[in-house]
Amino acid sequence: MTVTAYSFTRLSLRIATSALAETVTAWYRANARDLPWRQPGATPWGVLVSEVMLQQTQVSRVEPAWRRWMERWPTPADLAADPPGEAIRAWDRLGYPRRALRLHACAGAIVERHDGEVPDDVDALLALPGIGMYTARAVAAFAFRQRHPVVDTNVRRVVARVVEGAADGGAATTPADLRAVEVLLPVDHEAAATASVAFMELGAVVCTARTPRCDDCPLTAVCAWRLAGSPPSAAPSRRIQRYHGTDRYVRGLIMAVLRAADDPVARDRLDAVWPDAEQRERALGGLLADGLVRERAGTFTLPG
DNA sequence: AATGCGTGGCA
DNA sequence: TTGCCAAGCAT
Repeated sequence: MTVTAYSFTRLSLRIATSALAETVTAWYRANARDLPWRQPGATPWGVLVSEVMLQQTQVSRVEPAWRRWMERWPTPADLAADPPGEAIRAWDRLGYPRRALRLHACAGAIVERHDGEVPDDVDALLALPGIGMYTARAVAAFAFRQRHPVVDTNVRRVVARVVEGAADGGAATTPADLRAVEVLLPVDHEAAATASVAFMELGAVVCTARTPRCDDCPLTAVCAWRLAGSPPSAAPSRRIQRYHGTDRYVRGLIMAVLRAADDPVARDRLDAVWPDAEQRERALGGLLADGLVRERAGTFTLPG
């Protein structure tokens, strides 16, 4: 291939991919859900809190919890000033309560390292408790309007279908995923940030995992998966872990008791949640090791 | 890199 | 009803 032809191909690619982002952004402007952390007045802290709550938890369940949380702890310093157990209690039934513990630790780290202000660069965000590759980039893009590939399960699925013609994306984000998304982003930072949330929104409400609404999709005419006849997933479905009766389930039972309690809880009240003593001990031991539960004189509480 | 980690909604 | 899946992270 000559240099000229190569350059031409690259240019065409750039034009095609840029049109993709523009199309999805236009769709987003007309169809975006009105979520409180997307409001102009939302603070970087509010965006960070929303992203942590949204880790593996649906928007419909997060929204009321987020409103209550932000009213009670409008800044990182407010949260850091309260005991971690209060964060766990306020987390209520969002699931994965270690996220609440880490969010509390995150608030403390922001106060200590960053003078109470959410940092605006990806590396500083990545160094905070509970903030990983996805959340760091999401905060940098959505709160600070920077240009970063923001790749979650929705974006992996959209790119897999539209660009690669596959039924679904990989289980976890790889460096290759970041590069694949980076080339789709507009050069302008503000436009890139909006395109990022637009790709996510498309995956969340149209290009869904089980029953995609292709008739409502702005990319249906150019979607490689659609054009290939929407072939089924090639990969074996990942093993789904059952829930009822697992250690995780028993941990949930114990945490529900402790969240509801105003005073230290005696062991026999925890023993009542589940008949299998061995499994109970394993679950309680895990919670103690995780710092989600404290023991004092044979009684149990959330961490003070 | 595979695994453990809550809870609920929906088809 | 039951199984899948949901804006992941840490180890």
